[in-house]
Amino acid sequence: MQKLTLKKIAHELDVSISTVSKALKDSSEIGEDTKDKIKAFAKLYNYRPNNIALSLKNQNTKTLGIICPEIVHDFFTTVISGIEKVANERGYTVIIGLSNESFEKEVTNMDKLANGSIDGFLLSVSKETQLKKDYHHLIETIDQGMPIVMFDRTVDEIECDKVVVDDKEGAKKAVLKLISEKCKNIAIITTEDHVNVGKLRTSGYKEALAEKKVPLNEAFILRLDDQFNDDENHPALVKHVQNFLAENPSIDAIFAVNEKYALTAIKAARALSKNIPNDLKVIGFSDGVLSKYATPSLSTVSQHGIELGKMAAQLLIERIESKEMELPYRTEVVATELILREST
Amino acid sequence: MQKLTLKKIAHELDVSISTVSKALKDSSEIGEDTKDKIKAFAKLYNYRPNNIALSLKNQNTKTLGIICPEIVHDFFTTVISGIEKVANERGYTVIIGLSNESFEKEVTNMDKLANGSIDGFLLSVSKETQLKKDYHHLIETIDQGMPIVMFDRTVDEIECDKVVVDDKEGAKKAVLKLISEKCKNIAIITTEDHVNVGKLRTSGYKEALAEKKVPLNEAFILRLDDQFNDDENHPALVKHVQNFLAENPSIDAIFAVNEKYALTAIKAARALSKNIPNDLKVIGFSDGVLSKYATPSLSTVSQHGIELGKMAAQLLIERIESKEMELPYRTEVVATELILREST
DNA sequence: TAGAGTAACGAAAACGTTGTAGTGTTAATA
DNA sequence: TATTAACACTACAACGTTTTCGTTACTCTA
Repeated sequence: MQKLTLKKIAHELDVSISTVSKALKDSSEIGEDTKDKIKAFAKLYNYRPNNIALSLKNQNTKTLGIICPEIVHDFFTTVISGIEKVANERGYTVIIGLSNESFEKEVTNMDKLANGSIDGFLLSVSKETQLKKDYHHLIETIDQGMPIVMFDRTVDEIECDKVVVDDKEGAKKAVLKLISEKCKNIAIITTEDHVNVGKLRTSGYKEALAEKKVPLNEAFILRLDDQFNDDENHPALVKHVQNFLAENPSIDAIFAVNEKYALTAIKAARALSKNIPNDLKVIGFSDGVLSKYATPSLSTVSQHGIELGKMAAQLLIERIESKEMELPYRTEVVATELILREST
Repeated sequence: MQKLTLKKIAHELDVSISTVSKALKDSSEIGEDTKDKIKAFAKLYNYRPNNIALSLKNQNTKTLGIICPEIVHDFFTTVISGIEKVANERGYTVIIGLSNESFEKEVTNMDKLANGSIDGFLLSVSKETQLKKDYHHLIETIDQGMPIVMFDRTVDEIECDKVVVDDKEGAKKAVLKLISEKCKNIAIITTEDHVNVGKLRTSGYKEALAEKKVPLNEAFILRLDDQFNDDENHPALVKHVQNFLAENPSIDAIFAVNEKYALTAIKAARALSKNIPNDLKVIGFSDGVLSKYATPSLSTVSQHGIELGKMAAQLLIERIESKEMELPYRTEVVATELILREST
């Protein structure tokens, strides 16, 4: 049995399409008997209005498009969960496009979705986009009247709603905590500077040191190349960090800008027979499964991905549904929280 | 500037809508001059055909719907990545609906997508659905001519394409390996039996023991309640496993049916000052980030989620695009692989 | 110069909805 | 008896495409 349409019901029951439509909407224009008959028929054969037709007619899709760099990564999945939650509550569906950190895939994905499939974008830009600084696709999308809410990896040059984590503050809090624990030589494991969040967290690290008048030692800053992000390269990464720790034996604490780096540090420290947290304290960033299930469990800066996702979806839906075109752009900051576990 | 349509171009250039449509498709019916003019205009103002209108006309959406129980879980995200990869290659977009292991959300999500939004489903059923054994929504969907491909958590009672992991074989391989390593008392940490994959993996465990004539000790089977799956309950879970190990000090190896249980076992063993792998060898199931980044890194049975996702998407797209209605249903089995790391 | 042929374009239907604007029919009112 | 009101229903346009089937206005041929 193929999908039932108004037309088929109308034909079957010998009434007009309009009558069927109105009957199903319980319009007072239609007689009770006819309404009952039509409703009964529709229920029996499980009629559901065609979404596509509705979208075309109403000029909206009740669908949100998420463009994010990857999905096999705890942070983004929690954000997506948050988005999905409020989207569903408000009657929206969610489409996901993965950019795999590629500029081109980001563009083609957005291009495909922007043509009627969705009412607005939730976007976290790819690393390549951050590097190239080519934002024409974003500008075009916004120009066409399609709203964008950026989350986490935002771009300053584009005006739109944004939801960010207070990376700098979070990092600062973590490092201040390490300082208060009497750590004298605090290292940081971070990304290269073109990754915005890495940069922000690094500056939080520096700020904390400055605030407490701890001298900044450039040798204690380990910037990891993107190539190490591939899980397959993990052993190489461990070696690399191990060398770093061996060359700087005075390090008594590490702040890592993500979970993986933190766990790598722990593994490297273990290989050097250092005890955690006695010889070396470690704090990571992102409160994902890795932190929770690690042994020792990892102290970490939680980004509250769920909250971030919820907030982003809320901003987007509000903008979509607001009649007044001149809603000012907002930037929401989701507070981080320091979660202390066994590694400190 | 609002979205450009054929109608607007036609109006602007004083030609008919048909002419614009044909010109953009480079039809020979239209004169070269006119074509050039129209193409130039379209390019200048970045015209893109409206997907929704195309869907309505063509009666297909080039969109696949994924319904899965959760997303904050490495296995499903790798599967989704795999799906997304082949979907994109073949010109499809992907919509995700999360059931959060709830029967009701599974039903409403499918209901919403089944009405024209997608061309077919990729589905992994929720635990609640497995428990209730209520499959009317699946039957109805299939009856309406909407294809379903089930992956991982399939249901035997429904006839459709399926892609599964050879859970039993994978578990068996792992346990055989432990036996060959001279482990005498191999325990299993598993779920309750209503979770299909848990059941299968448990039976693989038993089969391996039987094959090697190792007596089965029921005390070595630890069945964990669903409530422990909440990450917040992790400390309670650790205690629970710790007691289990303390009560059965002879256990020298553990096969856990997922990563989290395996890491929990490691943590519990540590608390009892057992050395891994010397005193206790551990093998988990699912090769996710947890296994790779754990210390010691975890030996595990890889499910090749990416492959599974790719295969599932392939089956679905083939069915959608096959003209002949009578393509027989297929069940593909994705082989597991035993990955040995530091925990054995 | 009538007929055919062709190049270049337009009209209209269809996909499934919804809402506005009719169209009959019957009953109540002046 | 003529006008109006209420009722119960239908026609139609519109959303943006594509495609089939016209319809012009030429040009060529005999």
